[in-house]
Amino acid sequence: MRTPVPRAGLSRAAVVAAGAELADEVGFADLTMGLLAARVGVKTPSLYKHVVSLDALRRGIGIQAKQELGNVLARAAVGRSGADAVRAIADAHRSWALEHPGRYAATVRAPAADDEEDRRAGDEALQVFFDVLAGFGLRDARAVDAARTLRSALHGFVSLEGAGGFGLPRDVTGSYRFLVDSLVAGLQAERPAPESRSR
Amino acid sequence: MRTPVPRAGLSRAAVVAAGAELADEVGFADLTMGLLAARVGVKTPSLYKHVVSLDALRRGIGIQAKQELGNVLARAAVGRSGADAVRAIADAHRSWALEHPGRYAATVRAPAADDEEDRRAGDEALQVFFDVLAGFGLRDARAVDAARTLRSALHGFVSLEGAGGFGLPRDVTGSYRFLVDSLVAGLQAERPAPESRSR
DNA sequence: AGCTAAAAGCTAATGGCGATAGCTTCACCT
DNA sequence: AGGTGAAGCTATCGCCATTAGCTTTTAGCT
Repeated sequence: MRTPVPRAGLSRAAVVAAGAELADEVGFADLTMGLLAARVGVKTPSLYKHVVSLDALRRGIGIQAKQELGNVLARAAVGRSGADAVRAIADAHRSWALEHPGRYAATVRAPAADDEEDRRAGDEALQVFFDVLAGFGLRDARAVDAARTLRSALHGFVSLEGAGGFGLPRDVTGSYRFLVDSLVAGLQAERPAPESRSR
Repeated sequence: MRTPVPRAGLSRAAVVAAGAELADEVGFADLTMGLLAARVGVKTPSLYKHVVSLDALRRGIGIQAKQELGNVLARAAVGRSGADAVRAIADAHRSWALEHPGRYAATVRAPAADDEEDRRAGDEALQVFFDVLAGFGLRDARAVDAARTLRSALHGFVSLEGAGGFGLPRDVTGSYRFLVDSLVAGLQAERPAPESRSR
């Protein structure tokens, strides 16, 4: 078997990485093969030697972005627990999403039903939510509910903020703090058991 | 000044309404002038007699959808208050979003900076959130925070659910109930002064 | 009833984008 | 020195948004 690596410069990983950067600048939805080709110094059709389609490029960016976000969240939670950890990953989540709008949009892309690699990237990022919520004493179905709740709230906020969905007045960071505090208080509150079985 | 209304059938409103229906079927992002033209029984260029561009069509669908959603939420809250009202609009919000995915995506579109009509449609829908939260004794900036919090959480959940962002197991309706209950508990909880410091 | 202005529709055409086919060039290995 | 295969390029196709310019229809006036 040969190991031919003709020309220099490009590779699938390099194209995807450049695509992620470009998506942050022009928006994930407005990313085009032509724009990316110009960025990496090639003509449009040449990109197809590295990625099979625009959709495959988006998938690659999505997987990379899910991994990056997962790492960022994990780092933020190191050495913290309980409400403190929730606040830490909430802040990290919002900062990263605002700094990397294109990548963030890519993380929301749902994997195809049979796409193991993509699914795993998302699951690993999600695991951080579970780990952080472990300190709240939630089990089984409740833990799933809480992880979905936390993720939904954080995602909804930064998604609306990123889309310019909030009217001007009242500082947005203050509202975000309110959201996180409300959630923490809500998760800590006693509540009737809907349908758990353990205990 | 004459008032000529030649031909029959189409009008700006009819085109926008048909566009909203079609968006629910094919997705807001995948709505094309060609698809809509076929749906209303004309050739593509003829649509431009009624809407100035695809973007203008999207804007029109967005405004219509914001009004519809606002009405749906207001109806759901009639005769209810406090936690009961929050649960009612939360359920109505999710149901409507899942039944009308294209329209729902359109409601998230941020208005252009100088677009009064679009901004007003969004504000009127948002007003329902404020009204419902009035029962929680939140004032001024806190009321803004709470409205953003509630909207973010509801939007985040249905947005992720609609995108297929939740893994299969554990019933999604149960998780939604958990989210709403957590939020209600969090909003009712006592909490420290607004301007704390963290990060 | 007939005339007319303008809206509403159509065909043709342009430019951008994703994608494919097929040719050329270059790096590496023997 | 030559052969191989990846990487790049040009040419081309089809789809979509949009515009130009012609034709058809109809409201409203006389």
